Amino acid sequence: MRILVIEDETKVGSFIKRALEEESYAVDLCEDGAKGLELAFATNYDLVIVDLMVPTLPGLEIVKGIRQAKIQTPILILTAQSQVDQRVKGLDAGADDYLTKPFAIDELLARIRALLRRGATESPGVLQIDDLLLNPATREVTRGGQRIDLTLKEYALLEYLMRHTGRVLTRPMISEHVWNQDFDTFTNVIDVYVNYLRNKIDRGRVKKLIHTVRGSGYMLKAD
Amino acid sequence: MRILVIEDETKVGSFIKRALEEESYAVDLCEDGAKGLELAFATNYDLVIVDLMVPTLPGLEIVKGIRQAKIQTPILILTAQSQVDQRVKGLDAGADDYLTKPFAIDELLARIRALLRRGATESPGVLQIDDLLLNPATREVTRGGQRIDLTLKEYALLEYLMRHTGRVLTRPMISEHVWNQDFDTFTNVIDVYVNYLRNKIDRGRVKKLIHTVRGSGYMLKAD
DNA sequence: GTCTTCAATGACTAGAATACGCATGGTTTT
DNA sequence: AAAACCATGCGTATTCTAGTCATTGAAGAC
Repeated sequence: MRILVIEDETKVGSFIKRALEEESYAVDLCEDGAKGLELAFATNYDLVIVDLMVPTLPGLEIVKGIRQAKIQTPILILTAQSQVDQRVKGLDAGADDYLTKPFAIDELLARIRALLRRGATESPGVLQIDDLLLNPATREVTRGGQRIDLTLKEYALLEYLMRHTGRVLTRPMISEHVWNQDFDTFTNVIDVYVNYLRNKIDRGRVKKLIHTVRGSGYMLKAD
Repeated sequence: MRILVIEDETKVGSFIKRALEEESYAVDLCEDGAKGLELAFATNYDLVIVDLMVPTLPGLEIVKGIRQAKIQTPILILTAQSQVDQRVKGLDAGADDYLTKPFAIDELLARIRALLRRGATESPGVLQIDDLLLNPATREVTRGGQRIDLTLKEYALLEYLMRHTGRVLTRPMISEHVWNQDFDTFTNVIDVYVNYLRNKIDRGRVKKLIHTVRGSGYMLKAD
């Protein structure tokens, strides 16, 4: 899950970034409104967080811009206390939720989960394929009841795969959602991590869940 | 499931009531603090929601009153944005969770579900993991029957951890709840205090309770 | 049609670079 | 003096790079 954060207060921004990364989201931080909008156009984010008071381009315009481009990514706006009326305009412009600064980081995380859940195939509290279970709330992964320890990146990759079970996921798609903007396209990190995951999830099992689709990418499915 | 809502803003109150009733909870709405406390004594609710700013009796006193009566009903407090420190006091007084106004109704519902779920299996009052006991009322901590002296910060940290056993707690979450500081702290105070706690709680024991989740944060659990 | 060859693609591994967390000791505050 | 906090250096888990090895499937030879 890759998230764009448009926030000019360096402290707040890097705090948010850190917090999100610890939740295994891939995060791009941008302190400039115009650049932020460009990024939103260029990358297929899963969520965009915008501070309404951001230099070079008002946050409201960013929201409008994104929606005019028919991009349906959930947008969460951050407003200062004084801008109560702004947030209504923000929602009108197409934002999905708002948060007033200062806010508790737990609350931000909860809203993000809610927004991401909504956008996806509705229900999931825990994701499941066959006997493989992943709980986004606790970041706990089990297969056949047995706990599986994953590193942050491994987890992020698996979550992305599980959220798109049965679909072929190309390498560019994977890198776009699991890694952030300083990802180097000309490496084989993805292959390496798929291999790591296989070792932890499929190795020694009869039913393999991770399949490679030659020439395209990878796919997670039970059959 | 019967829920008591103590909230004096009529609009907010009836909004909550409607929403909860649509979820098929039974709801009693009360706009007065003192009466609310009486109701809480008289009726065996499954959950109590208290706005901290409520007339005739401060919300904080309601929470304390309920807990002093040894009523273990989960309590969720509502605070205005400006009362950040209040919510900490609220949790100290025995509340189980908080929500900052204004909030999304979905979130309220989610928290309620979480609290009811938790309440089903656990019985607060004293917190316990394995042979580690913490009594919020007396601030007494023991492990294997042996008293453990903690400083204020150490205690606050441990209580936070114990109130969220089995969940990964990121540093931002911890710093927010235990240090009450928003958006700074690029130091390693948290690590240091976790280390202090480990020395007093896990050092020399076979069963470690404090676990670090590399890249994310810390977690308290028995297994 | 079958077999061989070969280039493209992916699997796997070892180890380098990096980031992370831990411990410790010093400094400031209470 | 005790508690709270800060800063450093060290060991190590994680991430990534770079290379070799295995597999696949298509083109050409027979």
